[in-house]
Amino acid sequence: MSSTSAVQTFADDIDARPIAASYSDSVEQPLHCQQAGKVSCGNCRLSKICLPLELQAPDIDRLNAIIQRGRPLQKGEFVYRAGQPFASVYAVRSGTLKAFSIGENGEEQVTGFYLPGEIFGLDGLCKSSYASSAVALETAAICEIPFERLSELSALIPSLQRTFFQVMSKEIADDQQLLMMLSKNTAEQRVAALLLSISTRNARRRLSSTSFRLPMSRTEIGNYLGLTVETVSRVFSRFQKSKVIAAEQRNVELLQPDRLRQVASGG
Amino acid sequence: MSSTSAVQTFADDIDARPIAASYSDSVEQPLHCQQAGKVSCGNCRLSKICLPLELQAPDIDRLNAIIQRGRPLQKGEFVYRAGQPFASVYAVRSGTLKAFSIGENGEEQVTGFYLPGEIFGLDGLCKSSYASSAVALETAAICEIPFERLSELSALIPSLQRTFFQVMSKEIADDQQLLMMLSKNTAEQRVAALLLSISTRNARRRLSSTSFRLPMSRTEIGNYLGLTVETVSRVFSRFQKSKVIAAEQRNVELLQPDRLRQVASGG
DNA sequence: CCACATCGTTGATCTGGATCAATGCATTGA
DNA sequence: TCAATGCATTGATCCAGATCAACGATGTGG
Repeated sequence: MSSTSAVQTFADDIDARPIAASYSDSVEQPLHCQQAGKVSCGNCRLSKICLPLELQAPDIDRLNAIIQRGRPLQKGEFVYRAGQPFASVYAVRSGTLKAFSIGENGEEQVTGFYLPGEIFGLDGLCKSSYASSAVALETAAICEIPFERLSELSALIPSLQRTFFQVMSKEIADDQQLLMMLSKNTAEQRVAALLLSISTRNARRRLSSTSFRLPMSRTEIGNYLGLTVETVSRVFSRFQKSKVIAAEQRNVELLQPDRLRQVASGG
Repeated sequence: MSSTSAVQTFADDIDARPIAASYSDSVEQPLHCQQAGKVSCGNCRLSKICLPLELQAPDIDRLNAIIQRGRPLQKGEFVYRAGQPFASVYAVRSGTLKAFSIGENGEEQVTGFYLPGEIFGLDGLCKSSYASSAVALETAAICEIPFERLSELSALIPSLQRTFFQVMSKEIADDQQLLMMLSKNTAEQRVAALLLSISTRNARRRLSSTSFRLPMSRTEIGNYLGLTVETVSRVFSRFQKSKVIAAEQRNVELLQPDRLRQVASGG
């Protein structure tokens, strides 16, 4: 999973432009990159988010060499499905994905949303098959990092190994954070926390932290937060009535972010 | 955390005797070990649980060499506190520990219980300080594994690196499992799941899977499951009334484990 | 342009678990 | 031995959010 504050790691490019433009549904050219040519870790705007380590140029190249970049995913396309053999972890380059698993009763449970610069697929490692499925919520570009290769490289580059341990540890800490939220917080606190989480993650990518488009439906939000659609909708309405946010469909503006923080932490 | 199915990893010894004896509160001599002398990974009954990998003897010795074993912890003693600099991960040799963090509102949230053969302290890595505190619920013996040393060793022994990645991945998968449970399940399902989890983890250690002593209080169970003490108590009562379990204080007997499984999965 | 499907909102009612309150039952320690 | 203290059980009441139901908005494809 990855919740209030998301995992941040390997990835490569795109997506660092004013909010209005980011509503676009297609993968755009990395106009802002030094060379508007080939995508690589070396020239990726997200690399500071994605790689919280200081690698030397040759090491970056070695990492870059093992990363595979396919064609963009269409909305609804799967990256992997639960049960498939585990082979790679993934970094989001643009777009948004969700991970979810199916409970014994057949119910879907959303376990995380992944924004550009974030890593997913980490849960597959322990059983050598993915525990959840990952699907694109909108057109998305991702970097595939074959795990075996990453493992080998990690053994050679200590700081990479350490970084990867940190990435996994962060996922654990985030899950525990979310856990705490689901078991103790009210509907308003949960929704506030999610909005703030998206806000923070946008800020990291130099996007507006107060005005953005939610990449997921109300139903998906509810599922993720352990609430029904109706409750989510009502909370949105209440937040609007009290002028804490403005929202029209999936577009949201945080009018009083600090008030929202107050709500999130039980004010 | 570590929930329905717990993280299982490095550790070293003790605790593999009939249930009655396991009620004891003190660290016993490893009578059952080949040599009843020094504790080491090589002669530890838990090693198969704790190290899900096939290491060669010399590698086991190298791992064993970096592991530190101090005096047993008394009930209530802390292993580490939230915020302390991260230095080591730990394996449980005997006894039980709980991990918990304190929310913004000051509320305690139990994030996991750790039984012999299980690893904890993984959440500290990403921020280089522990995100939660760990405390002994009863007299307990643990193995301290300095992370820096483990890291170095991992780079030299590929299967160790892989194992450690797996351990972390398992923690992630378990958290997501728990997450699912907390956001979708009823009180009865949660309590049933916890009982079954303890049962399974006991079975792994060759202890009775149907009759055991819970190492934690009702309050702690409730906190962990996102319920109040009263609700936990009522669920226990209902389970007893329907002859699914028998319980007197912390001693529990699963009379109809399959019925319990049915309940846990929403029957 | 309209038909159909999906998504979101709003209202009315119901309920599982929280909360408040009281009592029982062990363990500790002077 | 008898407080005192902490843990567990049980009952009565309350409420946040689920559930059921109806309807409005969006958008997608023919």
